[in-house]
Amino acid sequence: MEQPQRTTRISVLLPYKFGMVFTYEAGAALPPGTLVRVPLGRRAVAGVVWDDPPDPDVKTRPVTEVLDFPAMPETLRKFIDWVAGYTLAARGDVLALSLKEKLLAPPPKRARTYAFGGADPARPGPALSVMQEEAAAKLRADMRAGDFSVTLLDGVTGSGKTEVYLEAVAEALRCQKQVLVLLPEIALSVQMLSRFQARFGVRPAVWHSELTPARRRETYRAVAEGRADVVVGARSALFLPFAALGLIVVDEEHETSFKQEDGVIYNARDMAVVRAKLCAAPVLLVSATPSLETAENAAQGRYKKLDLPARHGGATLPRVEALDLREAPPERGKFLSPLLLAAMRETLARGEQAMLFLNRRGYAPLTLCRTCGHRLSCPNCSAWLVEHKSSPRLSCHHCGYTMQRPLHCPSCEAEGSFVPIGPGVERIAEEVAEEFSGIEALVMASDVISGPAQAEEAARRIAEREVGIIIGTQMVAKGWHFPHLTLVGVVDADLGLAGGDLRASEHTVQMLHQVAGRAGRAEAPGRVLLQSYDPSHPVIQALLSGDLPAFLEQEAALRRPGHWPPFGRLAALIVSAEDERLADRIARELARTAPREPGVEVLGPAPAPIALLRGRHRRRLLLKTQREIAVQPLLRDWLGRVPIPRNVKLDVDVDPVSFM
DNA sequence: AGCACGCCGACT
DNA sequence: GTCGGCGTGCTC
Repeated sequence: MEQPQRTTRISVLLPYKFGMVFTYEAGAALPPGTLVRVPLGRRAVAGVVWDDPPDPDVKTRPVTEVLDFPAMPETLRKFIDWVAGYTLAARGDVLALSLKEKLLAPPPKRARTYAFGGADPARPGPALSVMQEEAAAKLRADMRAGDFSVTLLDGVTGSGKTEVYLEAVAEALRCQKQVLVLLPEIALSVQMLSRFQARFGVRPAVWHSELTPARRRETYRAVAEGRADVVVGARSALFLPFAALGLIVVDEEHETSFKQEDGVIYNARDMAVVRAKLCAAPVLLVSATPSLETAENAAQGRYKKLDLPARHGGATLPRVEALDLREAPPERGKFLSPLLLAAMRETLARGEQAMLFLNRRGYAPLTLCRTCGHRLSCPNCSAWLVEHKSSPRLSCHHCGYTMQRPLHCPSCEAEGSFVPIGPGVERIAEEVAEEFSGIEALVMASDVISGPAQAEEAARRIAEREVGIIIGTQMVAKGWHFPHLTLVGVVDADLGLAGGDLRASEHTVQMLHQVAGRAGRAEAPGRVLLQSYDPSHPVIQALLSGDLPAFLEQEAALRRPGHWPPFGRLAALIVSAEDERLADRIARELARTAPREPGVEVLGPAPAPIALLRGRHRRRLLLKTQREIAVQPLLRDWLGRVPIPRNVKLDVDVDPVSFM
């Protein structure tokens, strides 16, 4: 006898740009979180059974297959919904951060399985100082409480913060929980992984953009099946489908690289707090230079705070001095003051190493025709072309446009009239080669050192003293431990202070403090020289005194009255179009229809600081609200009123970090 | 995201 | 006359 086919409707979220779920027909009830393959148009795609009630009316097609993969935990589904709501991204786009079709392929029969598990918390850790042990004990207690909490672990560079948070990791492992350690991209160094290995006997699982597809698939499955107990990763690891996540550590929490700037725009540091809350797990924010946001949350008692005020193992903090370039200028056409050169000579004579920091890639940031003053700029972006000597070309750092250095000036036809203006690390390397013949120098910048393998090789050459002088961009600022490095020279401490960025001062202090922290991490004391034309600037003064809390309080005093973050909320709207007048028109239309209510302010439109990017003209508006007013409902209402033509792009950045 | 449909330029 | 450019629209 024919039984009527019993089917159930289910909602499925697909990892594509859709904001809504799709309704399908399933033979049996499939619980939310189940991974399925479903028909979409003429293809079949992977998706996740979602919690939304299915639409009873829409026409449906049957689920193709139920995938052999652990269900997505409810905490992750809630997290995805939350992030979409907060960032105003489509839920499907957020799901795509957690789930990619490619990651679900079953491992081949003879696949190599990597040892992701087996971290042993019982191995003896290093001897901790009294202060370290006190902090570690508090973290262990929080871990055992098995509840949500946020702790700022604030310790000077070299104070042994990593050893302390590894004790929290150990406690999580004892509780049979998985641990996620988020690092700024560049800090995923072999050095860092070795410290985990030393403590727990095995390498942690790693997650970043350069994994091979096979390794990526296997890691993903190991995380979902709970076989990977510790994952060290870049911000994208926050969306991994942990089976039993019990602790999140955000190391260098102030780092701006936690901010994802395209696609779904989110701040992994802030979202880590949300994910921990949904998992009822502790989260640790770790930094020697906490962001004002985090410092303020700690000051208000929203976050706990643990301090490690002294360097570990007898090392002292480096002595920081300003070098007034008005009093001791470099030779004409050079960039290193005689005083800095002298300090470098003394350092090298003692058999120690020196580092020069300049956060600028290439040879020269600007090329000028000395006949007519024409400046070589990018045809697609409002930016100068940067000269590079390593590969002899001019290139745009925003869109990748490159060209040969032209023989004739395109404006006045003068021949051989171009002069490089200002230094990049390559030009500093040239100056170093002239001043220190016979001393090996190494340039560390993202275009020379691409990927962990080359970074590791550079670190090895430094550790084994094959090089005497290191010249680097911000790549050298964080995470490295170079025991023979005792002198750090900051070539241009004023760089980064110009421009109207809200956080310019804060970010400069954080970066230069981190760079300074590279000096004197072992027994020999460190020295830091800041070349500046304005040594009385509060940023330079903060670095000289080392009193970062006082600096943050000054910053807070500047931001509090105007309700600037963290004392208010911001969302940036970027309108872009190939047609400049169209971008203008839509931006003005947005301004005209902007919300008008107490505690809410709309600034702009104004040309974005990079007004032309990749051939698109950009206009910015800024929505600013008092802290107790959420920006999302305002934005949803506002953007719903303004039709955006297809050839115009509107990007919404909630809590913008960069103002480019 | 894909994949089709649909209306305008250079070719077997 | 067709092949094919990618703008626009839809997918439960």
